[in-house]
Amino acid sequence: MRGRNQQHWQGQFMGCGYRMTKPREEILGVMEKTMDHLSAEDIYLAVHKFYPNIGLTTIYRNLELLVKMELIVKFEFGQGKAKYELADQYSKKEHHHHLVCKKCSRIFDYSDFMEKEVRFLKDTEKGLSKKYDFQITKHLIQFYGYCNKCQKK
Amino acid sequence: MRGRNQQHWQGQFMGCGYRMTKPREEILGVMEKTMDHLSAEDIYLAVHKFYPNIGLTTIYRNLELLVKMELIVKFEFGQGKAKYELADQYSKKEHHHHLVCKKCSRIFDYSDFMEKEVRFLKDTEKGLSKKYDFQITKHLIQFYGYCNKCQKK
DNA sequence: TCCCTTATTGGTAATGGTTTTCATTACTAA
DNA sequence: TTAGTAATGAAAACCATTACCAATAAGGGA
Ligand SMILES: [Mn+2]
Ligand SMILES: [Mn+2]
Ligand SMILES: [Zn+2]
Ligand SMILES: [Zn+2]
Repeated sequence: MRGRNQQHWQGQFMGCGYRMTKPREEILGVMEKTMDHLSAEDIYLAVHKFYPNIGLTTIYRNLELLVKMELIVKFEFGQGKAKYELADQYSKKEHHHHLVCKKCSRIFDYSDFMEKEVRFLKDTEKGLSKKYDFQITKHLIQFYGYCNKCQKK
Repeated sequence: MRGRNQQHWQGQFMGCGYRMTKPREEILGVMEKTMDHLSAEDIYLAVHKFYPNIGLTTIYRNLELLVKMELIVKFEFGQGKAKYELADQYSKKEHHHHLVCKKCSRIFDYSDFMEKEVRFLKDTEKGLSKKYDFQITKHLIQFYGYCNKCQKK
């Protein structure tokens, strides 16, 4: 998958009646190159460097579209602005959850314990959707606290 | 605990060098009487009914304080506005997690599977804090999807 | 290749939840 | 009382996100 994404994106867009545009290409380019969790503004600034005409509105609009197409994922970490990263299947990272530092606001990915977490989540989701007749589409697990650098030891 | 909270709140405030004021009393009063997850504005409107001079600013300021004092808990459900509920130990509800309907935005509490979840969380937290040297203070588990009324069957 | 249709863009203004500012009021301890 | 400080409320500021709208450009057909 890696490296052949350009054509893949193209196909995804066309297949849904959308067009492959420069802004979209650049946004996905930025997201492919980073390991970080980027805000709309982060992405705007990064794209702006080699495509100075980009508008912030366009960033927001396309992030929304990309989320809908499930090419990227949106996260709210309670920091006032949303952050985005490439969906698991297009990312260098594996499926993971997050640690959030309440002091420096950094986000840490972890993939450990995933087998266990996934099993646990499956079970819980099954139990819940049955008992509450609730059709679950997504789960959210985050741990908040203080990172290595920010804790008073 | 139930019913004797008024004095308890008083004690909490005094003990921290704060004062027990009418707005604080009313805010806690509203939160004690509901089973819902209230936004700042919800609380403002409720308090406003029998204390019309209350200012929205005062609501926000006190919610922040109450969160710091751990009398209430703040949640972000990705709905643009924060919601609050009484902390477990002061609430009629037991420790619980949330189901969030993406259509009607309602929040559902569930306490089932808690023993299992709590055990799972303890384990995970222990593993994570060791491996990442991350001091965990709080976890967040939410399931998103469509409630009974909102799913297309 | 050139057109035509319409998806897409970018600038600007608006929105809406939350925070700041500041002058006024209410407690509390001496 | 009085001084010192906590707390309040109104209004303005903040700031991420959205709505609006005229201008542009992608891509299918001729
Ligand atoms: Mn991540
Ligand atoms: Mn709840
Ligand atoms: Zn940190
Ligand atoms: Zn619903």
